[in-house]
Amino acid sequence: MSAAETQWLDESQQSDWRAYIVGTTLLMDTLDRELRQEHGVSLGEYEILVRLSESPERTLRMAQIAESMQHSRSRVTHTVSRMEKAGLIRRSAAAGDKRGVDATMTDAGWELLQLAAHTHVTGVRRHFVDLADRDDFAALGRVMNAVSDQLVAEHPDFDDIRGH
Amino acid sequence: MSAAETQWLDESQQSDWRAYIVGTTLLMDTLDRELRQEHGVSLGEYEILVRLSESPERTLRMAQIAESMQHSRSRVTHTVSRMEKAGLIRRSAAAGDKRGVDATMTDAGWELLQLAAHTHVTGVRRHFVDLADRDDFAALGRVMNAVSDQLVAEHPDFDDIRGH
DNA sequence: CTCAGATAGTTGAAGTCTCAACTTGTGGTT
DNA sequence: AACCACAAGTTGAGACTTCAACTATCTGAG
Repeated sequence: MSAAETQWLDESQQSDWRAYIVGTTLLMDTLDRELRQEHGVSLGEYEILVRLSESPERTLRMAQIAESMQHSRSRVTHTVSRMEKAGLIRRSAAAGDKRGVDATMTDAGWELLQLAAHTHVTGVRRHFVDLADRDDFAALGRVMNAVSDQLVAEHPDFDDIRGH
Repeated sequence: MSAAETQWLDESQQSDWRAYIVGTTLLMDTLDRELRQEHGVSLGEYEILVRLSESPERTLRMAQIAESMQHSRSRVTHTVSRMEKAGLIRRSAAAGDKRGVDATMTDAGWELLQLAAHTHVTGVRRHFVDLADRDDFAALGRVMNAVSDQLVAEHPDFDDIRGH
């Protein structure tokens, strides 16, 4: 395969791909910046809070956080340490498995999430969802689901991130 | 605005948004990993090489690189320094403006780009372009162009990244 | 039961990005 | 000519991520 001639993209493919890259870059930077400016959390930290808030006892094992966000365990350790220092998360020994660590959202984390969620969802609407019609979004959803399916099929380790 | 009730996303919007986030995360990680493993460059470094290769004399001012990639000048300084150390880029004083610095792709950079471009385009096809039909991609392109347009209109500093 | 191998999580060093301060050079004003 | 606001780049410190090594615990084959 790698010896074969490269199959370049045609003009419209190239243009759609470029629109995707540029739009995604701008969008993610913007959503991250809005959360940082208004609430002092990054998009990644916000997403950890969301996952905790959706879990029983507002608690998740470190490994579950890592898997659901497709982050390394090490990265989660560092990030959660910072969030713990900031009072958003509390760590405790996991019941049943002495190796395990439970991360639990504190009340302060919950309070912050309420405010940040408003900012985030408003941003997602303003910069993304409200900008095109439903059919186009449905098409985008189909494409991106196909992308995930292909990558998961090829690399089963990715299975965790898909949730539900 | 920030006092108003949050307008949450409905089910299908949430599902399309989630598909977009998950698919994008997996896709970018994969494209980056493929380039690193096969050629030892990150996706960001690769994109700098692409921009240089498309420029007259294979040369660009530092600021132009920064603008076209929506990176800070500082970041470009650091990245180009690394790439210079790796022999992919050469720096020289810009003609006409003594403050300026020209970054020029070396022959080694060009050679690397030839190989890396094959890997990259093949990956983009395999993991993205070849996975859905043209109409869905066109819709995705429309949506992402609308996203860029909205963000640029709101924050004109972003104008640079859009190119063409 | 026991031990090898896997799993959970942490640690610290090295790499990368951000942010603010700084240097140098430019261009317009007076 | 002297000044001053601004632009181009760099620098170094601090923040965040990656990577490999490490500790502790669990599990299952024998």
